[in-house]
Amino acid sequence: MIRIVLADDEDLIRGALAALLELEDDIEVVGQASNGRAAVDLVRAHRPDLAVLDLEMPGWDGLDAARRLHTESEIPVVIVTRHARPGVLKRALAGGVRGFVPKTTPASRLAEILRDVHAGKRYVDPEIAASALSATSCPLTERELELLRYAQDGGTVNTIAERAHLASGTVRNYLSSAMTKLGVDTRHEAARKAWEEGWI
Amino acid sequence: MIRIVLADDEDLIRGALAALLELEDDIEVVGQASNGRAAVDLVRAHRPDLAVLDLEMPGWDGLDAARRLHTESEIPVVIVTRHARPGVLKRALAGGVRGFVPKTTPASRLAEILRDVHAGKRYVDPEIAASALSATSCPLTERELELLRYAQDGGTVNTIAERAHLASGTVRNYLSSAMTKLGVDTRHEAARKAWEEGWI
DNA sequence: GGCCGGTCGTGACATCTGTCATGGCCCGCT
DNA sequence: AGCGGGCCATGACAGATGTCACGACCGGCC
Repeated sequence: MIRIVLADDEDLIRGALAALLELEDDIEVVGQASNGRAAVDLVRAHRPDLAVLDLEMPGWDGLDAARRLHTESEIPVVIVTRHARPGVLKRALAGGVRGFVPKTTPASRLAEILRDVHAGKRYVDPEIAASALSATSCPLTERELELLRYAQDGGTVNTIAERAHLASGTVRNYLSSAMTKLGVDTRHEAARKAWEEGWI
Repeated sequence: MIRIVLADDEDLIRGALAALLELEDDIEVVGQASNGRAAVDLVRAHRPDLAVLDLEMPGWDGLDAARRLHTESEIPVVIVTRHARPGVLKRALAGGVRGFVPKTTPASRLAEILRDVHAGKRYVDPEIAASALSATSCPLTERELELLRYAQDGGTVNTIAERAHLASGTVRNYLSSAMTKLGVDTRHEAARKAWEEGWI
């Protein structure tokens, strides 16, 4: 029997995934959480064989929780995600994640994947693996990434400068540098591109 | 027995929802689709009692399919969505949708809701209903909305003008008008705000 | 008919933005 | 010590952007 802790912030989806997994004779969902922190607590309490974590969650996301679990226990973690971005896959593997499955995976395959991971194997969606391998590694600097994060929600340079505690000229320089590296013409396109690659 | 056609573009989620619904003795999923058009075809073929459609799907989305189904048959439609935006709820109700449930709804409630809708009732998530009622109705003009849609992916004014077959000055005027109405300073903030309200 | 509102465009203006050159500071590497 | 690279800032410039005023056309409404 494979005992699982399941985390997803959307109750409906989490419940549905639990129902899907409970159909399997050898799988048991022993705990459900709606954020990464609660998931870590549940793992400590229940000592399951596997943790299945949604990537996008408020507060601690799936990756935060996975890293925490990797350092404090040997529980294998499978990340489930809607947006399969290459950079995120790399960070997940670096964080000790054992399985990476996008939500486009057929439902019938999930149980097999969990069994494989439980048996010590690793699973990475082949599509994302390919794009992660062919993807160029992030050419951006830490500050550039930070400012791109701020640039994501469409504010002005002054807004960004204020939030980052920097001079507006400095902000423009960093963003300009990022735009050049990414080959785009506006900071918004740069932010979008960096997000799609999974860098921010 | 309530016979259901289920549509969601994410295989894993669709399969999980099917598993959840199949747990109920009085519910049967007779067909699954990954886009709105396929869902309509399935409804024509199977004549189910209910259609459960995810809102966000490529090609025909859940709302497109719901409108189509409303005009050609009397099948009640329940929309499931991740982003519960007030404007979308209004459009959904106008399109004859009988149920509107966000993915934050507890999984245990879904079956009840479907039974209620099948019995002729309507269901709208109370949270979204409240924000839809308190929301100001869209003050934007058709062209303003169109240009905001183009503005969503961060291109320059010239890009937008080209796509809309308009002079760039005209584009700036419309977007300026929209920004004033929405009380923001950049077209990107305006596009974001309009999206959050469900207007685009 | 007059009036209003939406649509499309032009011109002008102030400001914002992206680019470039330049400099200083600190850290790590050779 | 010299060099490179990231970090922070300034100044200057061209072009993009947002605002405003204005005009034209069309359709609906009173």
